[in-house]
Amino acid sequence: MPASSLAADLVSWFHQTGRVYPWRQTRDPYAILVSEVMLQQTQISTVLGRGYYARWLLRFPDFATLAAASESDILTAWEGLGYYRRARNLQKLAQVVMAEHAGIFPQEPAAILALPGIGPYTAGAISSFAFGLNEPIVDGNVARVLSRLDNDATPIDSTAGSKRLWERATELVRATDDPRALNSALMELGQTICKPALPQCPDCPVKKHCHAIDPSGLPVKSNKTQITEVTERVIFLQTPQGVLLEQETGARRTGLWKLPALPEDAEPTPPLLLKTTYGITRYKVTLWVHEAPPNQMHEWPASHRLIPHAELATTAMPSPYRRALEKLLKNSLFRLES
DNA sequence: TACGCGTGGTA
DNA sequence: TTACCAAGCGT
Repeated sequence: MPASSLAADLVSWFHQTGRVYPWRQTRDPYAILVSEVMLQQTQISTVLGRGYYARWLLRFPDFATLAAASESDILTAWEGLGYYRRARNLQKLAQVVMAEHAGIFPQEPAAILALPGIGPYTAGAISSFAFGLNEPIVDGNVARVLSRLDNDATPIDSTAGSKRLWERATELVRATDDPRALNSALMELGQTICKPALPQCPDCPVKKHCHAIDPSGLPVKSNKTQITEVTERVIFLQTPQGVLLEQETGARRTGLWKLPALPEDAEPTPPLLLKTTYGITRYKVTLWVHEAPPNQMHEWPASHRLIPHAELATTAMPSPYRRALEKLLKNSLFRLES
């Protein structure tokens, strides 16, 4: 069966049942760009349900505003979404658009791809959704849908698998005059029908095109990263002037504030206040929060600051520390009152 | 090329 | 509770 028949069925299905999202009701490249970057490896319910998208557009409505914003405002607006480099790159991109494209988002796919934080998926998404170009997209959903349609067990994270997926997506998007609907349909099919577990094959609008023998066994992935357990010891120091926090400077979560590390030479180990665990990428972290050692009361490094209680809410902080801090503050209040 | 980068939802 | 997953990108 020709690609045009499959493409036509996908487009038709999307026009009948496609969901309405804010970024589908605009062709403003900036608004579409923000949605695509927020949605990288992040679920729609997080971006929409917790208000990130609307809040961002209100606070940074265009490239000029975003380009001129402060880093702390950007990180605070992004707090809780994770992958904070996305927010930094989004601002870099805005600055490039202002400086090198006269404030106008470029329409050439190659020029879009060259912008910071824009890879093949996002370039294709903006090209098709904002500009109506017949450019392909392959994300996790599309990879799953195409692997199953073709009953293709080539690992989707291999070079050969990726090449094949992009070729197939290109073939499909070139076989329609409605690339917006075609690309949207591929992703939405993956979200709603062709799901990772328990695909709803009887409800599938393109089942007559599908060659999958055992859909739940597809797609195949080769890359399995294993989890490493690590321990992290930090301190909680509170004074009437505020809470002592440390600003991250390494590659990870740069610019965000956290509970300060317990000095290695702290002897004896101060009493434990809280123990919790959280996952970050390939690590399972056990977080121990201790009282501050006595010598921490008056001297601390330049990376540390006493943050006033009133500023804590707008101080960008990774979620695990935010949760721990809330518990610690609640406990200390309880102790003060009792 | 393989790995590092966050977080919240879900089975 | 644990493990996996979700509109990827940069190095």
